[in-house]
Amino acid sequence: MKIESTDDLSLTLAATSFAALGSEQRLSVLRALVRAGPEGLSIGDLGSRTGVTGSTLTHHVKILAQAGMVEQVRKGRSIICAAVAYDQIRHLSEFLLTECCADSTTPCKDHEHG
Amino acid sequence: MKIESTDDLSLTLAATSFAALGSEQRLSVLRALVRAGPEGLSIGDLGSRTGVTGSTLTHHVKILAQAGMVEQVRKGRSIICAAVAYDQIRHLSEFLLTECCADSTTPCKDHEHG
DNA sequence: CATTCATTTCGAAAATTTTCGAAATAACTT
DNA sequence: AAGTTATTTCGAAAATTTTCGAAATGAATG
Repeated sequence: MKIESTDDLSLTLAATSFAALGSEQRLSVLRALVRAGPEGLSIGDLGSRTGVTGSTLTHHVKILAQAGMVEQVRKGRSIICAAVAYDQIRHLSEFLLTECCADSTTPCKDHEHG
Repeated sequence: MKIESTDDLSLTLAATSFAALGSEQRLSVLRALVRAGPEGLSIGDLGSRTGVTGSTLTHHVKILAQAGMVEQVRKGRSIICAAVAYDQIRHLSEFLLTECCADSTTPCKDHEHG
Protein backbone atom coordinates (compact mmCIF):
# COMPACT_ATOMS: atom_id res chain seq x y z
CA MET A 1 0.00 0.00 0.00
CA LYS A 2 1.17 3.48 -0.85
CA ILE A 3 1.47 6.31 1.60
CA GLU A 4 -0.54 9.26 0.35
CA SER A 5 1.12 11.89 2.51
CA THR A 6 3.28 13.30 -0.24
CA ASP A 7 0.67 14.45 -2.74
CA ASP A 8 0.12 17.80 -4.41
CA LEU A 9 -1.44 19.45 -1.41
CA SER A 10 1.42 18.63 0.88
CA LEU A 11 3.87 19.65 -1.83
CA THR A 12 2.53 23.17 -1.55
CA LEU A 13 2.61 22.93 2.20
CA ALA A 14 6.15 21.63 2.32
CA ALA A 15 7.38 24.29 -0.07
CA THR A 16 5.77 26.97 2.07
CA SER A 17 7.38 25.54 5.18
CA PHE A 18 10.82 25.30 3.63
CA ALA A 19 10.43 28.83 2.30
CA ALA A 20 9.63 29.98 5.82
CA LEU A 21 13.06 28.70 6.85
CA GLY A 22 14.74 30.13 3.78
CA SER A 23 15.60 33.52 5.22
CA GLU A 24 18.57 34.36 7.39
CA GLN A 25 16.47 36.60 9.59
CA ARG A 26 13.71 34.08 10.09
CA LEU A 27 16.21 31.33 10.70
CA SER A 28 17.94 33.29 13.43
CA VAL A 29 14.55 34.17 14.90
CA LEU A 30 13.56 30.53 14.99
CA ARG A 31 16.92 29.53 16.34
CA ALA A 32 16.64 32.05 19.16
CA LEU A 33 13.27 30.52 19.99
CA VAL A 34 14.65 26.99 19.87
CA ARG A 35 17.44 28.06 22.19
CA ALA A 36 14.91 29.69 24.49
CA GLY A 37 12.96 26.46 24.78
CA PRO A 38 9.33 25.99 25.76
CA GLU A 39 9.12 29.20 27.84
CA GLY A 40 9.47 31.22 24.66
CA LEU A 41 10.35 34.89 24.24
CA SER A 42 8.39 38.08 23.82
CA ILE A 43 8.53 39.86 20.50
CA GLY A 44 10.59 42.53 22.19
CA ASP A 45 13.18 40.09 23.56
CA LEU A 46 13.23 38.27 20.28
CA GLY A 47 13.94 41.56 18.57
CA SER A 48 16.84 42.49 20.79
CA ARG A 49 18.39 39.05 20.42
CA THR A 50 18.16 38.90 16.67
CA GLY A 51 18.47 42.51 15.63
CA VAL A 52 15.16 42.33 13.78
CA THR A 53 12.54 44.63 15.24
CA GLY A 54 9.15 46.21 14.77
CA SER A 55 6.94 45.49 11.84
CA THR A 56 9.66 43.53 10.08
CA LEU A 57 9.87 41.10 12.98
CA THR A 58 6.09 40.83 13.12
CA HIS A 59 6.14 39.95 9.46
CA HIS A 60 8.76 37.22 9.83
CA VAL A 61 7.20 35.70 12.92
CA LYS A 62 3.88 35.54 11.13
CA ILE A 63 5.44 33.55 8.32
CA LEU A 64 6.99 31.11 10.80
CA ALA A 65 3.66 30.81 12.60
CA GLN A 66 1.79 30.13 9.37
CA ALA A 67 4.27 27.36 8.64
CA GLY A 68 3.39 25.86 12.03
CA MET A 69 6.84 26.36 13.52
CA VAL A 70 6.07 29.05 16.04
CA GLU A 71 3.12 29.62 18.32
CA GLN A 72 2.10 32.97 19.73
CA VAL A 73 0.20 33.61 22.94
CA ARG A 74 -0.62 36.95 24.47
CA LYS A 75 0.62 37.34 28.03
CA GLY A 76 -0.16 40.71 29.53
CA ARG A 77 0.84 43.27 26.98
CA SER A 78 3.50 41.08 25.45
CA ILE A 79 3.16 38.40 22.84
CA ILE A 80 5.13 35.31 23.78
CA CYS A 81 6.49 33.28 20.90
CA ALA A 82 7.68 29.71 21.22
CA ALA A 83 9.19 27.29 18.74
CA VAL A 84 7.20 24.21 17.95
CA ALA A 85 9.48 23.31 15.10
CA TYR A 86 10.79 20.06 16.47
CA ASP A 87 8.35 17.65 14.88
CA GLN A 88 7.70 19.91 11.94
CA ILE A 89 11.32 19.93 10.87
CA ARG A 90 11.65 16.20 11.14
CA HIS A 91 8.48 15.82 9.16
CA LEU A 92 9.82 18.09 6.46
CA SER A 93 13.00 16.13 6.06
CA GLU A 94 10.94 13.01 5.62
CA PHE A 95 8.84 14.65 2.95
CA LEU A 96 11.52 14.35 0.34
CA LEU A 97 13.19 11.15 1.40
CA THR A 98 10.29 8.75 1.85
CA GLU A 99 9.84 8.09 -1.84
CA CYS A 100 13.50 7.64 -2.51
CA CYS A 101 14.25 5.46 -5.53
CA ALA A 102 10.55 4.75 -6.09
CA ASP A 103 11.07 5.21 -9.82
CA SER A 104 14.45 3.54 -9.94
CA THR A 105 15.19 0.09 -11.32
CA THR A 106 18.39 -0.18 -9.33
CA PRO A 107 18.38 -0.56 -5.55
CA CYS A 108 19.72 2.36 -3.55
CA LYS A 109 22.43 0.74 -1.47
CA ASP A 110 24.53 3.86 -1.84
CA HIS A 111 22.28 6.00 0.33
CA GLU A 112 22.36 5.76 4.03
CA HIS A 113 18.71 6.17 4.84
CA GLY A 114 16.55 3.85 6.86
CA MET B 1 33.29 21.82 24.58
CA LYS B 2 30.94 23.61 22.22
CA ILE B 3 30.20 22.53 18.71
CA GLU B 4 30.94 25.44 16.36
CA SER B 5 28.95 24.17 13.40
CA THR B 6 26.02 26.54 13.89
CA ASP B 7 27.69 29.93 13.61
CA ASP B 8 26.98 32.90 11.38
CA LEU B 9 28.52 31.41 8.29
CA SER B 10 26.44 28.29 8.43
CA LEU B 11 23.38 30.37 9.21
CA THR B 12 23.71 31.94 5.79
CA LEU B 13 24.35 28.55 4.29
CA ALA B 14 21.39 26.93 5.96
CA ALA B 15 19.07 29.76 4.96
CA THR B 16 20.22 29.43 1.36
CA SER B 17 19.63 25.69 1.44
CA PHE B 18 16.18 25.98 2.96
CA ALA B 19 15.33 28.68 0.44
CA ALA B 20 16.37 26.31 -2.33
CA LEU B 21 13.67 23.93 -1.10
CA GLY B 22 11.14 26.71 -0.63
CA SER B 23 9.63 26.59 -4.09
CA GLU B 24 6.98 24.20 -5.30
CA GLN B 25 8.69 23.80 -8.63
CA ARG B 26 12.10 23.12 -7.14
CA LEU B 27 10.63 20.77 -4.60
CA SER B 28 8.93 18.71 -7.28
CA VAL B 29 12.12 18.74 -9.31
CA LEU B 30 14.09 17.46 -6.35
CA ARG B 31 11.44 14.94 -5.52
CA ALA B 32 11.51 13.60 -9.07
CA LEU B 33 15.25 13.20 -8.71
CA VAL B 34 14.93 11.49 -5.35
CA ARG B 35 12.40 9.11 -6.87
CA ALA B 36 14.73 8.49 -9.79
CA GLY B 37 17.52 7.49 -7.47
CA PRO B 38 21.25 7.46 -8.15
CA GLU B 39 20.89 7.01 -11.94
CA GLY B 40 19.43 10.49 -12.16
CA LEU B 41 17.50 12.08 -15.01
CA SER B 42 18.39 14.30 -17.93
CA ILE B 43 17.16 17.89 -17.89
CA GLY B 44 14.77 16.92 -20.66
CA ASP B 45 13.25 14.01 -18.73
CA LEU B 46 13.13 16.10 -15.60
CA GLY B 47 11.24 18.73 -17.54
CA SER B 48 8.64 16.37 -18.89
CA ARG B 49 8.08 14.83 -15.46
CA THR B 50 7.69 18.11 -13.62
CA GLY B 51 6.19 20.38 -16.23
CA VAL B 52 9.04 22.85 -15.80
CA THR B 53 11.12 23.25 -18.93
CA GLY B 54 13.79 25.26 -20.68
CA SER B 55 15.57 28.14 -19.08
CA THR B 56 13.26 28.10 -16.07
CA LEU B 57 14.25 24.53 -15.27
CA THR B 58 17.91 25.36 -15.76
CA HIS B 59 17.48 28.18 -13.28
CA HIS B 60 15.85 26.01 -10.64
CA VAL B 61 18.28 23.14 -11.00
CA LYS B 62 21.15 25.57 -10.64
CA ILE B 63 19.75 26.77 -7.33
CA LEU B 64 19.41 23.19 -6.08
CA ALA B 65 22.94 22.43 -7.24
CA GLN B 66 24.34 25.49 -5.48
CA ALA B 67 22.66 24.30 -2.30
CA GLY B 68 24.50 21.01 -2.71
CA MET B 69 21.37 18.93 -3.23
CA VAL B 70 21.77 18.06 -6.87
CA GLU B 71 24.78 17.15 -8.93
CA GLN B 72 25.05 17.54 -12.68
CA VAL B 73 27.22 15.56 -15.06
CA ARG B 74 27.32 15.80 -18.80
CA LYS B 75 26.66 12.53 -20.59
CA GLY B 76 26.71 12.84 -24.34
CA ARG B 77 24.56 15.82 -25.21
CA SER B 78 22.44 15.50 -22.13
CA ILE B 79 23.07 16.78 -18.65
CA ILE B 80 22.24 14.15 -16.06
CA CYS B 81 21.00 15.44 -12.72
CA ALA B 82 20.96 13.37 -9.56
CA ALA B 83 19.81 14.11 -6.05
CA VAL B 84 22.43 14.11 -3.35
CA ALA B 85 20.03 15.58 -0.85
CA TYR B 86 19.95 12.70 1.59
CA ASP B 87 22.67 13.80 3.97
CA GLN B 88 22.11 17.45 3.26
CA ILE B 89 18.49 17.35 4.39
CA ARG B 90 19.29 15.52 7.57
CA HIS B 91 22.07 17.97 8.24
CA LEU B 92 19.68 20.87 7.77
CA SER B 93 17.16 19.52 10.22
CA GLU B 94 19.91 19.22 12.77
CA PHE B 95 20.97 22.81 12.21
CA LEU B 96 18.04 24.17 14.14
CA LEU B 97 17.58 21.49 16.71
CA THR B 98 21.07 20.97 18.09
CA GLU B 99 21.03 24.02 20.30
CA CYS B 100 17.58 23.38 21.65
CA CYS B 101 16.97 24.89 25.07
CA ALA B 102 20.57 26.15 25.30
CA ASP B 103 19.30 29.44 26.72
CA SER B 104 16.56 27.89 28.81
CA THR B 105 16.62 27.47 32.58
CA THR B 106 14.02 24.72 32.44
CA PRO B 107 14.83 21.30 31.02
CA CYS B 108 13.07 20.35 27.81
CA LYS B 109 11.41 17.07 28.71
CA ASP B 110 8.44 18.05 26.57
CA HIS B 111 10.33 17.69 23.32
CA GLU B 112 11.00 14.34 21.85
CA HIS B 113 14.48 14.90 20.52
CA GLY B 114 17.51 12.80 21.23
C1' DC C 1 -10.26 57.56 31.31
C1' DA C 2 -5.84 59.40 29.81
C1' DT C 3 -1.24 57.57 29.39
C1' DT C 4 2.20 54.38 28.46
C1' DC C 5 4.10 50.14 26.66
C1' DA C 6 4.03 46.20 23.25
C1' DT C 7 2.82 44.75 19.02
C1' DT C 8 0.34 44.92 14.60
C1' DT C 9 -1.66 46.93 10.42
C1' DC C 10 -1.22 49.67 6.47
C1' DG C 11 0.86 51.58 2.42
C1' DA C 12 4.61 52.26 -0.32
C1' DA C 13 9.54 51.87 -1.91
C1' DA C 14 13.40 48.80 -2.65
C1' DA C 15 15.18 44.37 -3.50
C1' DT C 16 14.89 39.84 -5.09
C1' DT C 17 13.00 35.99 -7.54
C1' DT C 18 10.56 33.98 -11.25
C1' DT C 19 9.50 33.39 -15.88
C1' DC C 20 10.01 33.71 -20.77
C1' DG C 21 11.85 33.69 -25.53
C1' DA C 22 15.66 34.40 -28.51
C1' DA C 23 20.31 33.74 -29.31
C1' DA C 24 24.53 31.17 -27.86
C1' DT C 25 27.09 27.00 -26.70
C1' DA C 26 28.17 22.00 -26.67
C1' DA C 27 28.12 17.49 -28.56
C1' DC C 28 26.73 14.05 -31.54
C1' DT C 29 25.52 12.67 -36.63
C1' DT C 30 25.98 12.51 -41.44
C1' DA D 1 31.51 21.33 -41.74
C1' DA D 2 26.50 21.59 -41.83
C1' DG D 3 22.58 19.98 -39.34
C1' DT D 4 20.24 18.36 -35.26
C1' DT D 5 19.44 17.82 -30.40
C1' DA D 6 20.13 19.30 -25.47
C1' DT D 7 20.95 22.77 -22.44
C1' DT D 8 22.48 27.38 -20.97
C1' DT D 9 23.06 32.39 -21.15
C1' DC D 10 21.17 36.80 -21.63
C1' DG D 11 17.98 40.56 -21.02
C1' DA D 12 13.78 42.14 -19.68
C1' DA D 13 8.94 41.97 -17.78
C1' DA D 14 6.06 40.28 -14.09
C1' DA D 15 5.46 38.70 -9.54
C1' DT D 16 6.73 38.28 -4.92
C1' DT D 17 9.18 39.39 -0.78
C1' DT D 18 11.40 42.48 2.26
C1' DT D 19 11.76 46.60 4.74
C1' DC D 20 10.35 50.81 6.83
C1' DG D 21 7.78 54.42 9.36
C1' DA D 22 3.46 56.22 10.78
C1' DA D 23 -0.84 55.36 12.51
C1' DA D 24 -3.87 51.89 14.86
C1' DT D 25 -4.92 48.38 18.37
C1' DG D 26 -4.74 45.94 22.92
C1' DA D 27 -3.66 45.76 27.60
C1' DA D 28 -1.85 47.48 31.90
C1' DT D 29 -1.24 51.53 35.08
C1' DG D 30 -1.87 55.89 37.45
